Amino acid sequence: MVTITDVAKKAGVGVSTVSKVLNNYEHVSDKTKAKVMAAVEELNYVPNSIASALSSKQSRRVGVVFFINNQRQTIDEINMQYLFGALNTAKELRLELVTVFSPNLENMTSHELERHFLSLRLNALVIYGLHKEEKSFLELIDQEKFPTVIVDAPIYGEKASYVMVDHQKAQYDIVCEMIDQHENIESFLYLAGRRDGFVTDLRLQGAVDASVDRGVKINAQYANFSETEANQITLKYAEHESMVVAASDLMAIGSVNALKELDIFRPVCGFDGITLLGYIDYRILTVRQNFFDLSRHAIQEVDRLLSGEVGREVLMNYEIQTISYDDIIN
Amino acid sequence: MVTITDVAKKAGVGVSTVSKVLNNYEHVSDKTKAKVMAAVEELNYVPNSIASALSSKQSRRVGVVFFINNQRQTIDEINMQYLFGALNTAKELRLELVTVFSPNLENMTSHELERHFLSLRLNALVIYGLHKEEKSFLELIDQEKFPTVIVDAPIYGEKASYVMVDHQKAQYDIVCEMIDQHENIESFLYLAGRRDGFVTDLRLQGAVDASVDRGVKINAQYANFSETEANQITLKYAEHESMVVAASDLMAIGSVNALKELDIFRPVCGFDGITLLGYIDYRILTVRQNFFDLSRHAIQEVDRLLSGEVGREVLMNYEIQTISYDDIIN
DNA sequence: TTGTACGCGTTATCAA
DNA sequence: TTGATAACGCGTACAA
Repeated sequence: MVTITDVAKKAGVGVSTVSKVLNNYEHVSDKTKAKVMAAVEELNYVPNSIASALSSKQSRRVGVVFFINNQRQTIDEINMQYLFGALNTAKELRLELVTVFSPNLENMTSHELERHFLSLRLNALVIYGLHKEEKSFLELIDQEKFPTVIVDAPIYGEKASYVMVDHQKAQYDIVCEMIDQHENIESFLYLAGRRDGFVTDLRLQGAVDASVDRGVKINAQYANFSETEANQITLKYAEHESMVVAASDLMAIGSVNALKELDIFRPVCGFDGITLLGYIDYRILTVRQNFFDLSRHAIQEVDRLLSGEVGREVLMNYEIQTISYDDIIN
Repeated sequence: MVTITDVAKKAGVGVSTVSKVLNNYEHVSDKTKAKVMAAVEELNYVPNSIASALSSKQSRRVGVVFFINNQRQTIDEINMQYLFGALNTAKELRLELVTVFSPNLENMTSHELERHFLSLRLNALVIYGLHKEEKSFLELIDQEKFPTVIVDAPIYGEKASYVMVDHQKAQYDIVCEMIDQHENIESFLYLAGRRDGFVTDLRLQGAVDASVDRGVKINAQYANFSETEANQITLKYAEHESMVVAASDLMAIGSVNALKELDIFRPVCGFDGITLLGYIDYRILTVRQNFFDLSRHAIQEVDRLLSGEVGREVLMNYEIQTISYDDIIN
């Protein structure tokens, strides 16, 4: 293994000079800079980040935590876009990312979580898909042991930021658009997410706001982001409502299949804008989020926190649109 | 930050004794062991893996490299299962995983790749979705600078293993089953993957073998794993063939949609067993692979290589089955 | 502008 | 069975 000492010898300078050159310090003559770089090239020297981290007592390791269930799921698209956006930005910002999946962290207390992340030498966290039942995580965030960015949960503080679209406004907007697009909408069935989801409340509130503003009745039921439950609830209630609003695309699909079974027509809209929508032969309006970009901002935000700045709220854009098979198949 | 020295002081022993206790060395009395553990608990000491790695001159960092294109894709399911399986096993085997996505590595020479991975302090690699055009990677593997496990490409050597199902046999099996299940199959359209894919050749060979053995003509066309191309090729050729065999589920779906457009019936089969199949109202037989398990074996294999053992071939099981909406929606 | 020397937290060697 | 001490490779005061 070639070390900084080897480079220094080869270049005929001291080790600290080499270090200064490599870390772009000022007050180094161009001549010595050139000598050092030549030696680096010649020896194919690669700095030892381990030793560097130990010496400088700082590293830029960020844990990206994904809350997932351990079954196969069609909506992996979202997490994959999150992950891709994160890795992409991390490279630009010279952050080292450690990917963590929630099933490997089950049943840990906040103290155990802290120890675990410390042993991983993490300096900060980015959390995707957090929900209210994750008490240990909420505690950990509250204790502010690590700078943390939360995606899709309105939690922030001195060392914590969140990044998300304005779910309440988005849900409000799409409900209004659905009401305006179709005639004679007197009431609608609202398929909410899971009770312990942070965005569930926000979206539900948006739907209620729209219901009030437009003078259209709302029948809200929790379908737990589940296709099956959305299906069953639709079977039960849809006949007496003139429209179905789902808080996720997957639930919208479940609802559409139920409507087919009932052999009645009701306009249906979803939320998220996943590719799967293109495979359904039914036009579903949805709130399209740019997950890649959302995640990019989350990483930029964690970089901000790491440089000592204070936590804040970051709101992202969304678009209301349909997704068809032709959009997907390009 | 609490260090090993603090623990040593607290326990009234030397630092090396603490180190021995923590690393389960022999020749330590139960009494001192207890003293040390008590101090560890009390101080909430977490070992510094950075310092440990520097001192012991060894770490167990493995890069998991995913070849993906940077567009949204429905088949993220596969990579997600790979990643999940990998992280899961890595934890058990105490390996540290570094997730790498191919778009962040574009246009690098094998030498640049080597430097990049060295700077990441990787000791080994696991590669998913490699194809023949990735010359730099193939070179790097060939140079044996890093122990490497390749998923789904039949490459192995002193320091390289591969893990995959027997694609040739699987393709052979499913073609035979399709021929036996349906009557009067005289010829079939075979939708192959991309020319530069490693598994493409294997699967194609399996299809040809079946064609010969069963005395059924084969019309093989490259559809590049693309739904669109599969669609177009089906439109062009399917009328004169009595069956369609696709080398991926996505291509099978494209083909099914084309057959609908042509308004003719032909049995169609796919390959992989992705969840998306359940959303198509058409019964498609497929080769179901367990991607999670495949990835688990890949990580176990890299652990083997890391402990100095020699590269080998690892073949996994598969099942021939259909996937329906009911299977998915549980 | 350059180089010397110490410290980062741990492991490993070897003497006690 | 224990403990002092020299590495490990790099960053950085501080001296030159």
